[in-house]
Amino acid sequence: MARSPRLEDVALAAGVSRQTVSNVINSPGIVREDTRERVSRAIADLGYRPHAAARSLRTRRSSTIAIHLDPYAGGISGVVLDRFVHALTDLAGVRGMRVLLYAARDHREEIGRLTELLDGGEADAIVITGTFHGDPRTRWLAGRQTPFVAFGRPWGEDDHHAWVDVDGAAGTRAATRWALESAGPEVAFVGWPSGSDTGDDREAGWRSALPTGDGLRLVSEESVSDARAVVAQALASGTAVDALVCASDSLAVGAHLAAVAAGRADLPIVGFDNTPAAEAIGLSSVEQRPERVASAALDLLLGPSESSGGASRHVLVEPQLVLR
Amino acid sequence: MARSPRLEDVALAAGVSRQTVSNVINSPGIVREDTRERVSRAIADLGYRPHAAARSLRTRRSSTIAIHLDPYAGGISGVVLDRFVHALTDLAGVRGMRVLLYAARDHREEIGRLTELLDGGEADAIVITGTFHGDPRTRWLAGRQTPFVAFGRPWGEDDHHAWVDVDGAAGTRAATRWALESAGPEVAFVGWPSGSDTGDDREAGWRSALPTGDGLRLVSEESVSDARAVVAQALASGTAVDALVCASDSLAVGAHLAAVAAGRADLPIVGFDNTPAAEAIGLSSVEQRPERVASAALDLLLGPSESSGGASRHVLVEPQLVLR
DNA sequence: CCGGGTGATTGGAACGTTCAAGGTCCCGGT
DNA sequence: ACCGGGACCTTGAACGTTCCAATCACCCGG
Repeated sequence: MARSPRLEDVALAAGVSRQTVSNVINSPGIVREDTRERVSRAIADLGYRPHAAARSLRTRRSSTIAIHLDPYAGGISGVVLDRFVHALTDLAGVRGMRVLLYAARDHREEIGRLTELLDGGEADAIVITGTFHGDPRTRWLAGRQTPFVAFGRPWGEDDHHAWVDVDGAAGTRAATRWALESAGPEVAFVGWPSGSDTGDDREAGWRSALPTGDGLRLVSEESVSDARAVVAQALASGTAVDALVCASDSLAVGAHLAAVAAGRADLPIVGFDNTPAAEAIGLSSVEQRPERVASAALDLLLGPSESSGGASRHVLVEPQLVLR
Repeated sequence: MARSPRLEDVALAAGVSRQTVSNVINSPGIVREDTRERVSRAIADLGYRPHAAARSLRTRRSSTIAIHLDPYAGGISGVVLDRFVHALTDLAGVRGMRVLLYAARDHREEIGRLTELLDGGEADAIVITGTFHGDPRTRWLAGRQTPFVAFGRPWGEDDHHAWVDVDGAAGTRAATRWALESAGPEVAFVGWPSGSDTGDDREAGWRSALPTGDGLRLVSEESVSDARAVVAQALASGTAVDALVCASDSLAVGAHLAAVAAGRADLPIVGFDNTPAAEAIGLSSVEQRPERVASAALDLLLGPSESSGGASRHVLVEPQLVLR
């Protein structure tokens, strides 16, 4: 098998110089029409493809976005990130960008990997996920002047960097309103212990939709069995509950099991994340729309599809209530 | 900020030549101890990192494995692939390899992407997933002499390429044996319509474990609601059923809902894939162990961690029954 | 017919690394 | 004293692309 053709080979075949071929590929506008066509034909005939490494060496750009793959949590979530990564790959491809994965167990190791990738010129933009209050990664990336975008808010930090997030409060608010309207006034919330940024945000949404500004709040760890126990106890206690809004689908599944056991199989329950588990059982849930998040993230990273630029440096995606 | 140091800078600092620094990095064995230490110190002092593109240009290797990200199916599955990709990234990192994603909607488009990646030198090995009978990708890759491994059997084709798969039949066999032992002789199977390679394999495992060599077989599309309807009907008909073995967790969830509705909440049900949904509801399931698959795939692709070589070109991973 | 401008094209150099082909030094044997 | 050989190191070239400065072709007005 012959070695794959180079720029030079195409140039020879088309009767022009290397640079002209390069121009046809990278800035077709400056090449005269007939020349361009001749070159294009030669490219097609020879089946020429630019060699990424050579280009990258010269331009000092890799056209690659790196994204961290979180360790598999084993929980019910993960699907959101999965869809996000998929959408990112898809959309990045359209813009001629690649998506490279890296794994790391903790933030220290993550910064090590990032150093390798960035110094080695393997990636020129980064997407980080799961940000939290005082995240060291954002500071580090900003200090390096590396283009990056976070999937997750800075949570109170100075938000000098680009980020995209899902408006969790808006999601639980919509869920709560729907429950108030279709079920009754006593809409309880099943959430995680206070202190988690995301959890507190989702709780705030629920609270803000309540006419009285407050209601029954149940606390559970992120596990089906714990949620089941907590909800079972609440239902047994005789407290009036017309519907449940939950901080996650795991909690919602637990709540559902408790409701069925208590003979209240028709108790309206809304989960969060719209995972396959919620879909399987037929629970309503708040859908995060990861594809929109991915699209927004890319816009922030690369500019809104070749236009604007001074746009806002952050985007809050409105989630969607999926009723079942 | 000064430009990042090159090999030359390190060489100068350590008082040796470029090539010696290169040797310290790539084949430390051939450099004298004291020289090696001096160079290593210089590397650390300057914070030198090799430039991936330059290396790749010269060696014509990219140290990158490309893997296709399936379009998000929306079903209950996907987690297996997710864990597989994660494990692959992790293990590849240990061997100094990167994992690059690409997206494609169909096999035609996939081959187009692969052409780009391979001709452009962006990837030098491929992992394909979800193989099926007469898959065009394997033939194409084999014809190009590209190193690749498939997650999935060739299903009857000549298996001249490397592949790893999970022994589905062994999984359902184990599940069926457990059900026979702990529940009773009437172990039914809930599977997909005949004709799917994977589905037929899982059914064969169930059948092979039955003492009579046959039993009640229910057919359902891959959906919770369909499975629920099918199982509900079977239970209502009065046929004796002591336990259910299912071809997927979706089917198992549907079966579970039907069982609960029929007042048989304690009917033993075993799913397949051990997804979070099964875990959430507390159903037993067959775990695919994607981490092992990833490890085996890498061994086939890169050689078993620097040893052997004439090893078998395919691996069948034994799944594990997870009881709940 | 020439000077000047404009737009298209060219050829050499450079990006940072590894390969291939040497070079230098030292030691032991003759 | 000389030579062969091994261990270690160095030097120039090459990988395929894009940048840069220079050149060429062409047209227009004077």
